[in-house]
Amino acid sequence: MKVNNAENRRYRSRTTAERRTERRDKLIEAATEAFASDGYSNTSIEQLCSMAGISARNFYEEFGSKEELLHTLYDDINVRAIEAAASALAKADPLDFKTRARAGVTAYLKTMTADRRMARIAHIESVGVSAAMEAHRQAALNVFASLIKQEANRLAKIKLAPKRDFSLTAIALVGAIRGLAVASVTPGDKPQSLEKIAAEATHLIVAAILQSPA
Amino acid sequence: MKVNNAENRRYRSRTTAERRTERRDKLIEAATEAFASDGYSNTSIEQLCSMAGISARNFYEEFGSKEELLHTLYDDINVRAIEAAASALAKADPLDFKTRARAGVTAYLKTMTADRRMARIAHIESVGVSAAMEAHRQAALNVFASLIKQEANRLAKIKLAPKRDFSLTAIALVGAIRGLAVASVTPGDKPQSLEKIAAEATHLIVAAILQSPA
DNA sequence: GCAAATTGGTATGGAGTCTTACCAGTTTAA
DNA sequence: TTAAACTGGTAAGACTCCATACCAATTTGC
Repeated sequence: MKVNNAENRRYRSRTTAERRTERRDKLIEAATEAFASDGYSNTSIEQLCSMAGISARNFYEEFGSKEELLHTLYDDINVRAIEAAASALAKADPLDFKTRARAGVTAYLKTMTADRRMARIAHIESVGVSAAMEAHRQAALNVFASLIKQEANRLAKIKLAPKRDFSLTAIALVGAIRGLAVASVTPGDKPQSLEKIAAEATHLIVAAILQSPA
Repeated sequence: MKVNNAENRRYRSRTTAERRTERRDKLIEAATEAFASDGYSNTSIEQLCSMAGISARNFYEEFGSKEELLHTLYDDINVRAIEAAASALAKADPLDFKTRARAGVTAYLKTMTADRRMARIAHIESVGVSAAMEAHRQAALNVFASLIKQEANRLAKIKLAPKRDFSLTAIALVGAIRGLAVASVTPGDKPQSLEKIAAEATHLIVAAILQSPA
């Protein structure tokens, strides 16, 4: 007979919500490792379950599909990185362009490259997976570009930058920052310090926004 | 009985080599269309054969696998674009930095975005496909970065740019140029003129190389 | 203790794919 | 004309994988 508080029943000293969260976390950790090392397409749901130590049924209780799990992973790292950048920007001196640029890009890169598996998933494994994932990824890139564009417009308004359309500049800068992020987590390359990479990115951002293209 | 000149035997007025080339071309065109619209992973070999109007056996005579076909497509567009850039650079005035940058990047973008399907394949569909493809793609990106780095070093030698390590700058610029290329072939966005995009890229290249990061 | 809830593991059906092999028909060269 | 070469289509076997269903075993609350 079904009881009212079935939802709150404990199992192995954990509530339903706790058990689900734990399974979810285990799956996320397993997927982070598997997607980054074997690649998204080469990883099967069965393999993920085996690594996470849960059954296939539990998998489908948490995620509707492998792609949904990738989607979650992507947002995990990407949203965090962009929010870190936005938050750093918000805290920085509104009148010191260079310091702001450095703070924002450093926060982004620091968050994004803290776990190289995550960076790989966000910038490589998530690319070209499906039409839905691609739309989501493009939207996320647009958010990042908008953040840069918005800041550039703000600077233009207070005469710290020329007034112009920064759309293409923002797109280019997003590409540059992503390129640096990927390079900094690619094993083959010599590991560059975060400071050097952030300095390079800062330099590029300031140069791109301060001067008008001829 | 096998005759000696079987290789040169004609069929439908075509030599063996001609027939193979024609099939190859048909497969490449079919793959360009299918990979760009349906995505690489969603395209089956059977589908490619059907589109190209050839049999599965012929497919395997030309390409060992679907990935080998993608590999060919990738090189097709990417090598051409980088060579176009290098060639434009070689022809440009060795002392006029800005003109050189514009010539190089315009040649690259023009070649890369001439067929938006190709651009999509090179920058999206080829990403994260397999370890082998990924290594190949990274190597190609490094070639592009080296081209930029080499030019920057040349400029430094003749005192048109500061002398420093341009490795990270080159990586960032490759990312920026790729970002612009992808944006210019993404349907949703308003189609920007090649001139505007090239101008933005030129501006960024000049700014990044001329000034030293603080 | 016992019924209900929950678990991991296993099994299963179905779909999709790759790759090779075969076949009947067409075209060629002699 | 005729044998050999070549063709497109189809079939088949072997995989892999997804997604669901089932089951025996464990744990819980009462």
